[in-house]
Amino acid sequence: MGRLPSSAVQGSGLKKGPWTPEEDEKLMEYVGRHGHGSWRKLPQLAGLNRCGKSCRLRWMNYLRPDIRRGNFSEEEERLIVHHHSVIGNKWSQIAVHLPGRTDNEIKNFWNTQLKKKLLQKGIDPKTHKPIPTSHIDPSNLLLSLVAIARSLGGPSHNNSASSASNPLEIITTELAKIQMVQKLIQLIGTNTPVVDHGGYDALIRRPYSSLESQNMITTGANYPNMINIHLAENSWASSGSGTAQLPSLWPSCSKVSTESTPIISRLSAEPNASINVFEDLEKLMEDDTCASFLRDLLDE
DNA sequence: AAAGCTGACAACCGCGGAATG
DNA sequence: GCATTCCGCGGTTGTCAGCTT
Repeated sequence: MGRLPSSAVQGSGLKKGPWTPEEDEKLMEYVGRHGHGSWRKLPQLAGLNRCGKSCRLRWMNYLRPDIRRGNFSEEEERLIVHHHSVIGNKWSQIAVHLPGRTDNEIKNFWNTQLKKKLLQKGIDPKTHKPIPTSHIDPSNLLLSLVAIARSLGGPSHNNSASSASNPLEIITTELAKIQMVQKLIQLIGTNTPVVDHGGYDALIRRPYSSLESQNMITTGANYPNMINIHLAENSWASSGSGTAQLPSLWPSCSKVSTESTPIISRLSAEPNASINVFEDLEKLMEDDTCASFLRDLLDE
């Protein structure tokens, strides 16, 4: 791991690149005895041929005794997403809320995993809101669709939703999948059919209220990221008029729309329709206009 | 078995702000 | 009030390990 393979010595004569066990030992012993004091003076005092900055980084991110290593728990994930939704990329501030985790570790975890998870759920990791259809990035969409296709694979349908432990997460994931498929359809299409959005509102509200009635959630604070994202922050999910102002996610391809109308009808009528929406996707595959494109994507 | 690809993460870099003279 | 030094932060990069082809 790490950077330059070398014992790379540049103009300053200071060593760069990965730390050796011997260097770690020197640093740990010095800080253990004297504390770090001035980082700038530390390397000389500790007998290290490194810059103070490098020593500080090594200590803070790796050698500190209170560092907690290993995978992030679901609770930690939730905390990160929540705090990120509030304060953005302030990793050091987020790290304050996760004892034993470093800002660098959280940042890496965010960049390599959490961002992707949110994107797969159709949530913009920057704004923590559903990605507006008008801002669809085709490359992200393709990635998401590939992920969805993979999640559908296998005889047991062992997808991310069914493996989630949090019922709210299952719902959110399923809804996001629906959104993604709809976005795809929109990308393909050219016309805009008239569609009733009320059913989507019902769909998105019903699971939460049923969860609330089961005392699985009592306030948004228990699941701040999910609740805030889907109920509090979004006008389309909590429209004052009673009809959700859903972004234009519904099919716009005229050929497809005739095929996909049943999906919409079912979403409106059946609270559990989201679970079966991919059966309808299969029907879409029968449509000549879209089939080849969809197949290309899903066969990826 | 080898080559290529991807994900994870340690470490570096540059900048901004606080502290100090 | 200004200049300099130092620290801490966030963004980015390079390398390795594991996976896929």
